[in-house]
Amino acid sequence: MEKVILVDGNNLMFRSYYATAYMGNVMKNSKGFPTNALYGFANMMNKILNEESPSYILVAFDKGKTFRHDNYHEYKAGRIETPSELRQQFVVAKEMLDAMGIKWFEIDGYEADDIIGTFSMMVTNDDNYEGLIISSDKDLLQLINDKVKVKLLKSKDYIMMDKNTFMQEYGIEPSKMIDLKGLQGDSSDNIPGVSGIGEKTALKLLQEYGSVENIYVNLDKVKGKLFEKLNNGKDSAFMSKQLATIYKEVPVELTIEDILYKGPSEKLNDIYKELEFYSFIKNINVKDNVVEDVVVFKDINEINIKKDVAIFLEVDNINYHDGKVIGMGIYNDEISGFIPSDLLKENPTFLTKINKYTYDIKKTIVSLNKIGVNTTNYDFDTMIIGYLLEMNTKDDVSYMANTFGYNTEFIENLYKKGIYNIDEVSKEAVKKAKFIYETHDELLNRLSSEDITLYKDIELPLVYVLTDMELTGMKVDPSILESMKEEINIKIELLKKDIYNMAGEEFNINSPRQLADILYDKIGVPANKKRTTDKEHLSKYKNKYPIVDKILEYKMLSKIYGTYIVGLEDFIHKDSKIHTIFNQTLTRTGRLSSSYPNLQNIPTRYEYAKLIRKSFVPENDFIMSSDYSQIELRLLAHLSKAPKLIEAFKSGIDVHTKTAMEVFNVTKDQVNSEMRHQAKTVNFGIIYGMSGFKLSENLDIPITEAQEFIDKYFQAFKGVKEYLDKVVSKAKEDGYVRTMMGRKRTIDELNNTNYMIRQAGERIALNTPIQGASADIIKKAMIDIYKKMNEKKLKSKMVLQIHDELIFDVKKEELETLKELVKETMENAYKLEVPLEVEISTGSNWYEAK
DNA sequence: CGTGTCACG
DNA sequence: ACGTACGTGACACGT
Repeated sequence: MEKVILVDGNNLMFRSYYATAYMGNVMKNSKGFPTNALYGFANMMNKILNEESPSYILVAFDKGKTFRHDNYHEYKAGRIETPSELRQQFVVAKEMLDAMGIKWFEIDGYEADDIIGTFSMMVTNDDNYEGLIISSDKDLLQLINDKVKVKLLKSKDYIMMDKNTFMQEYGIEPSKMIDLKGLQGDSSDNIPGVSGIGEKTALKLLQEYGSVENIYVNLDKVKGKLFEKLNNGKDSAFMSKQLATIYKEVPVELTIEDILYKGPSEKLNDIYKELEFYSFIKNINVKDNVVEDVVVFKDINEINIKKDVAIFLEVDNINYHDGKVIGMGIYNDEISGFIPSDLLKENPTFLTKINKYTYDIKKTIVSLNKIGVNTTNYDFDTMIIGYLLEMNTKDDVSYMANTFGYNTEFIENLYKKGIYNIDEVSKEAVKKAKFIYETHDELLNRLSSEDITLYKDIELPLVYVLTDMELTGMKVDPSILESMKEEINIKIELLKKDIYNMAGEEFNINSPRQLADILYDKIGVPANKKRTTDKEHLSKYKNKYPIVDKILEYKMLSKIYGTYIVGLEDFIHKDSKIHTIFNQTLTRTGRLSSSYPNLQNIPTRYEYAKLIRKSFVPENDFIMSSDYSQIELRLLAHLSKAPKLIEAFKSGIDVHTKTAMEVFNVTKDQVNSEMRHQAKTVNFGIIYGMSGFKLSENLDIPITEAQEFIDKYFQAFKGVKEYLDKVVSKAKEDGYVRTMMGRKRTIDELNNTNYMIRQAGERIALNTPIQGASADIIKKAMIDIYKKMNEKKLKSKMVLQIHDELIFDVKKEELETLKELVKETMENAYKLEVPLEVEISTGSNWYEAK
């Protein structure tokens, strides 16, 4: 018998769409066309073809309102409209099926179910065929018989349902599924059934009486409540059964022979390419991304590179400060080779002489430096350009390479716990170099059509600044961490004992679940709606419940212990330094981020935790910290041109005090610390697009009062609201925002159907030009400072950037020079309508330098 | 591997 | 009725 596959196309597309449409964010190709449903759909179709090797296959779709709507207007009522992002994908799904050589069918007035029902009858009535239906919709189970099975899709796998398994599970014949639906109803299709009857009762009735009709013939045998329910729901039961019945005589004018599986045509490749489904292309044709004839160099004299070359350095760890260099893939139109690590150590000349393209210049220079190899002459960084073009540039090149059709292995698959296959690694390395080489022109073109100055003037020069900072690192005195560790250990043990005593039992304080149970159920501390156990909520019950005080202290200490003592110790290298990685291509605003470890969130707000900073000591003589004062508010003044705000910054008055004067209608002398604090919160809130609700929560005042503050702020600083509104409306028009220096951020959220997500999009739109401009400015300052320090041949080093702050490790005799140089350079990094001000402080360690 | 929490600007 | 301020990274828990 030949196998006939009947696929519920609507069902597959909806499943795929909703499975991946998190928070309304949908996977798209680079042209912005949504592809998430198609990806899942294509994946599933390929799987079916592989697993079932069908002779005949049909994909059925819904079309138009069905006869069921005519009979019952409420049919499928309450369903939300198909999102346009899904509707668009249906069109392509059908083109894809054509290219796959799979017949699809739809007919006005019928659902996919009815088409499947019709074909399953053809299968049933012809001894030459057996049928398999594919869907996650249980309705289709009614079509099961001796010759037709259903592959019922679950979230991850599936259940194969044939007549036997169905009867085992339900205890009735598959054809009685419609009677079950008649009684039980189906909320997803808005089929009412009999009110008050669920699956259990319905099955019991059907096992006894066989069908809806027969139940009502024997209704007098049913007693009590159940009788009443059935009696009241009689009409509904019959109608529901009818609605649930799949129609098996759709005028399809097709025969089984018309749905013969023909196999894919060339066009399928084009469709996959358009959708950027490169992993599927691999299944059809792997020719375009294999590398052949990789030369593995054995002798330094074999390496003879004469022109621009793409290189990719294989390091076995994302944290390259801690990784092992395996070797380097090189590629241009003359050479395709791999240089093992040992040969690199002999310093082949091209590393300093030939122009090189790579993905992540910083990683390459740092990693080679660690094995004693000096390398220069880079002018192209695929990672940085990808970032500026808003592509998927994570720390691993493979994310970006794969979107270009170069299917390279991800680092975690290539190196498993330090184990790797050198043949595989060398091939992958060359493939990555090939990707870098072959996309060079295209990426440069794309960047030029956008704006290349950000790349040339900021990001690329910054690479070398950050490289130097990472290599320099920050010196740490482990004995200071060690003594804190001992002290905290003792304190934590005592606190634990106290907490267990007060709770009357031992439990895991670090587990939010367990902590909530103890606090809210056992002790009786008032919980909030979500029963969170965070500091913010618990602080309200300080001094009221002694256990809360202890827990807050415990939380603080265990954070310091885990993240800032044990956590940092793991990253101290043999040179007694911590070398972080500055991620230059991660944030959506243009800021840097720091990892392994994160040195941008070392404690500073609370005195005890701040002591951690004492362990960061200079390699030279002093730690110097220089930070921009209120750079984001100054940028707001500059961008909005609000006269009062500009005036405030020009006059040099403290901006929070000025805000308090305006909002509270008082003179400078009347502003007290509480008023200043409230004004400060308002100031930051404005930059983030804060609502009256959140402000009221933050300041613990009524919403109306909070809203008044905001209104008064906008009245006082005329121009700010107008500016922010303009940014948002422009962003809605364009779909993106830009910073002063041209950095672009597309904001998909602005067009989301979900109100909350749209609102979030608006806040992103108004915040990004400010946060992003601030990031651009400090980057510019870093480049200028680095250049001047080199010109002056200073021995002091820039070691850290924390968004609006730079940290230096300073030689005593250079202190005054550097102070002046840094202040001057930062303040003049970019010309604004208001002055930029920088504050500098120094000390014998990081703690003292503040 | 996602969630809660907390550290920073 | 809902949820509510932008941008990050690390650790611990629990499924």
